[in-house]
Amino acid sequence: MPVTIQDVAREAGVSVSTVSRAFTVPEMVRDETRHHVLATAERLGYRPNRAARGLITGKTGNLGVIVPDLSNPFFPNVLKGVQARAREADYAVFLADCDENATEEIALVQAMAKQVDGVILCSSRMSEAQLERVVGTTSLVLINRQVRNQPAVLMDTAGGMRQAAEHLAALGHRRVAYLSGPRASWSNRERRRGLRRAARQDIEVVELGPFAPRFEGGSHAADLALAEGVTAIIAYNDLMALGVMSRLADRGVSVPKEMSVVGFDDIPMAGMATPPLTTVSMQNERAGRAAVDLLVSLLNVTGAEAGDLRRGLECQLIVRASTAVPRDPTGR
Amino acid sequence: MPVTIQDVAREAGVSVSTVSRAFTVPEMVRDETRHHVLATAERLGYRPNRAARGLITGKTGNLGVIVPDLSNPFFPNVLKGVQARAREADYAVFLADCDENATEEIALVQAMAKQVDGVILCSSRMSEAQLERVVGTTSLVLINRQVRNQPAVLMDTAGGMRQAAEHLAALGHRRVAYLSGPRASWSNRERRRGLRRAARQDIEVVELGPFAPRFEGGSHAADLALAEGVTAIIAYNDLMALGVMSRLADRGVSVPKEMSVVGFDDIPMAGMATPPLTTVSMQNERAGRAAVDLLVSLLNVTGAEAGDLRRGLECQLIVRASTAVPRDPTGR
DNA sequence: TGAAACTCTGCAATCCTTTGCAGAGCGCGT
DNA sequence: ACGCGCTCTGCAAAGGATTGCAGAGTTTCA
Repeated sequence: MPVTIQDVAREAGVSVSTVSRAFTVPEMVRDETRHHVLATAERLGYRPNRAARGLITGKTGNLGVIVPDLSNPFFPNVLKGVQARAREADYAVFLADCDENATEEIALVQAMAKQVDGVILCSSRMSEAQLERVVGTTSLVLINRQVRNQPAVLMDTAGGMRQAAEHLAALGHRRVAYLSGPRASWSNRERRRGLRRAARQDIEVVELGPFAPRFEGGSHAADLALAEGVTAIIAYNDLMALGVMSRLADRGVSVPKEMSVVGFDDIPMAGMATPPLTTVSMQNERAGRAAVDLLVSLLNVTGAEAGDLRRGLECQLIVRASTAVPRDPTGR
Repeated sequence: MPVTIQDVAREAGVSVSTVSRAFTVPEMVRDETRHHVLATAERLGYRPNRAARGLITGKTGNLGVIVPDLSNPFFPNVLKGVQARAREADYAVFLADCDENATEEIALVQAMAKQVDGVILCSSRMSEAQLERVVGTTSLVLINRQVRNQPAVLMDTAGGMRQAAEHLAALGHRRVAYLSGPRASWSNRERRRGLRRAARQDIEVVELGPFAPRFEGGSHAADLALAEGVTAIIAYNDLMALGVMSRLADRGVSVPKEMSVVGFDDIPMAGMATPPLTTVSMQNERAGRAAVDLLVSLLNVTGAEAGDLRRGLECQLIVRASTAVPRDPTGR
């Protein structure tokens, strides 16, 4: 029932080759004929079958994106960027959620491989070795993961942490707690690294955790941080920061008067919390777009000269109301 | 470079037909041969090319899902359900975000049509007429949208509203505000309907709005509700409810002592607010799974007898700490 | 022993496009 | 009038898989 190139050819009174060329190499067919063909196609509602085209060109016009967990508020926004940019570049996108599971992730890459021109891996859960192995299955672009000279878009989370540390230092904080996220996570390592480096000079960092990178993890961590006598807390992510604030409120500790709190991610909720949370914003949607750009340019390159394989994205501290000058800079 | 069915055939010393059958109609090839073929395929890392298969079978093994806005926390969860169930049924899923734009949505359906066996439309932004028109382009399943006898999975939001109303009535509230969402939205109409019906007996509902279905819309609405002298507020969704609570806190109105607040959606943030928000939970992930089930069964049906084209999903009131007995049941 | 009845495998057509190659038609110079 | 060079179009193969049909081989039974 769907209309094929043959239908158009017959209706327009030309051969299929001509119809095909009218679409793919317009300058090769006479203006008059081309207009006629295109008009007929339009009238019949013809749209080339991408699968059939892919069979012969070797390009599918699709790309895949794999995320660890859709219900993590971090990912939908990068997905949105991927989606938007892909559509602009006339690619369709396959989505898969690997449920935080590396094995599943590998399976998904392999399942997708034949149907896509390339895959974007968001915060891959694979080990270094596993990643090395799937490289070559298809073109790969990583987001927030660094391995060998794989193409990647990396958020400068270390820089974000530096901004957070400088902000607290400028306010007069001297002893702050870092609430660590999952040990194995690349993001967590980067954040710790950025913080430690920035802190060296004038801030003492006491590191706690790891905690679950969720609201409950934050509630849990809050008490520990309180016992450490710090004046400020930097959480691995906003969810934890929110948990911290909630627990502090329960214990009657006022934020930011008695304790400053900084999050990371700038999830939509951050600005709506009481008090609105100071946090580091990461341009997720931009990251998604950048990944697509990178992938597409990779696909259009002849092979040899690859150009720049890395894209960096700045993070930005958003100062809201959860941070302030400490009452007693040395802790209570 | 990718390994094709021919490679397997050559390597296994059989014809391509046999290899094909070993995969698609195993009982048709002798056990011994089949094992040999399958083993060879495994060894070579062969995976059938779905596009090529689709060309001849007419089935692609893909389905599409279109959402209005990925950054709306409602959708990622249904997406997660779609994704998970699709994978179980061995379908890959195309994702698209139409940016709240009906025209774009239509274009996306058409662009997908050739590449998928069916499309799931989440809370479609199309008008009735537009929807009628795209029906037939491909198999369609709607989520939270009702039109003619199109297959759909519908959340019983009206029922959820009833629960909320009963809850407030039981606490002793007699006059409550409903903060309306977008007028054109099917969900909003359903929620109003459910509330009005449930309220008839013992609650007076004053309807305000429409407001933007976001945090800011809630802040805006809070003052108006306060002026109406109600003892409880039901918001179109959680985002608004959170905005209401934030604004009430600013104005020194204590929740739930002086004002009860009920949300809708049960977004992750709801339970983390202060106080934790009483809200209606909608099984988004289940909805996603149900939509896939419906679509798949639709595809496997011969054509004539279609069976049950509707799936209903119950909503459930989650009572947390933002609702309580009113100080003065008649308002202040 | 021979024929019938199966079971299994291979041939070749088919799905929808793209594309190399060759041919048709035309204009132009000689 | 002829041939050359263009431009444009058509033929047919190719791409990876499925499937109807027919043939090869084996078993069963008379």
